[in-house]
Amino acid sequence: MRADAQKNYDTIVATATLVFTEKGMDAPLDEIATRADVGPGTLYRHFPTREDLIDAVIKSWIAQIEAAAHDAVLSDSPAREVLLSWFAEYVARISRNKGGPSKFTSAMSNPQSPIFSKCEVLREANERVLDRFRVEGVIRADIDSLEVCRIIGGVAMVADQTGLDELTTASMLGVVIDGLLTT
Amino acid sequence: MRADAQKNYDTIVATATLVFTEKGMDAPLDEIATRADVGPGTLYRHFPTREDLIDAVIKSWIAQIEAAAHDAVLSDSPAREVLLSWFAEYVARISRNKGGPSKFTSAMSNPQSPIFSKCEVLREANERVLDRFRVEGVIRADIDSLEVCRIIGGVAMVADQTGLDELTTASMLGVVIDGLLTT
DNA sequence: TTGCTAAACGGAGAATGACTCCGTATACTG
DNA sequence: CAGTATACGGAGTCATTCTCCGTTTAGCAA
Repeated sequence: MRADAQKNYDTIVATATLVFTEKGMDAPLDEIATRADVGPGTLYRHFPTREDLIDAVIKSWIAQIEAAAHDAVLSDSPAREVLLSWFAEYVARISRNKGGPSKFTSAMSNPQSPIFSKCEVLREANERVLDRFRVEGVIRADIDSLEVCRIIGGVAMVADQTGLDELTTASMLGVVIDGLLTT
Repeated sequence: MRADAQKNYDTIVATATLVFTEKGMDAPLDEIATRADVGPGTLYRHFPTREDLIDAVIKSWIAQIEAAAHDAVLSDSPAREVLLSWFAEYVARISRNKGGPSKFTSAMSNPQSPIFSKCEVLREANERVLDRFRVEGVIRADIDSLEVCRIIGGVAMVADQTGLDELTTASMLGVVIDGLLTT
């Protein structure tokens, strides 16, 4: 990539990170272009769709998600506690920016989406956590990771749209967890 | 109201019902105006916000919801079965038009919304169903009707956005129900 | 019937946001 | 340093929301 193109690319991603934090993931793309001091054309050339831009913005997620899942797999705290903390991390991650839960939970069922591979990281991390507890026989076996991601994503969507606090969200997650546990 | 105004009002509601069914609850309002053969000004005078129009379109819901809740309260089938059928009805009702689950579940937490009172009908119907099972001691007591509506609404949102079929939706509802049951 | 007036109409157009097209500018290469 | 592929950028189109205000008309009273 040409040097000026690389510079613009980086500036746009940095600006998008900022604007998404301020206004959510549905923020006007033209505003991002303006604040990054590039024309709309430049933004759209680098990122044909909003999701391409989101994909670039969330690059850093993977390590953090993997770490949280790793902790959940190894932790020897009670299953309910471990799952609550893992799901809370999951929700926090996709809810970092307003509008996030809806975007990610939709993309998870759409292999064509530019952020599908990121969603797969989420789903697979969740699968490792669930597998651990399936082996231990403490959670039901008749429901797969994708379905669990959808339910948790649903809770995150409501919390995001309604502006619910973490306590209320945790309470809802508690119901879902009890529905997953066999004990 | 003047006769011509009443006629336009009725035409707009009928057209909106049609267009919402075809294109979902986020359909362009100007299209509704055009197809109802009125100017945008007329539509917006009768219905200042999209939600005012939605409110008029869903007038007929109440009776059906009340009936389903009534059945759930009186049914002597197993709790799990009754709840599944009640929640499925709940989801079907708010999902009749694309975009519905999001609108209703948001409005439920916003007393200023023009459709808040309709949402209250939903929430109260759900409360009566839950109360029956609380009395019987088969569901947990530490979670109120609003929170349950939010969880079910979350499931409905995901199903709506992702285009999930009833079977998958029912499976997710099953998890939530198991999380509510104490048995 | 006619004339008056409050009520209602409707469409032009402003505001916002997504997205494109293409003439211009410039980074690299030889 | 000249040539060219690469990239830029902003004017402009399209879609959608929503308003303003000049025009029309329903309903009523004389």
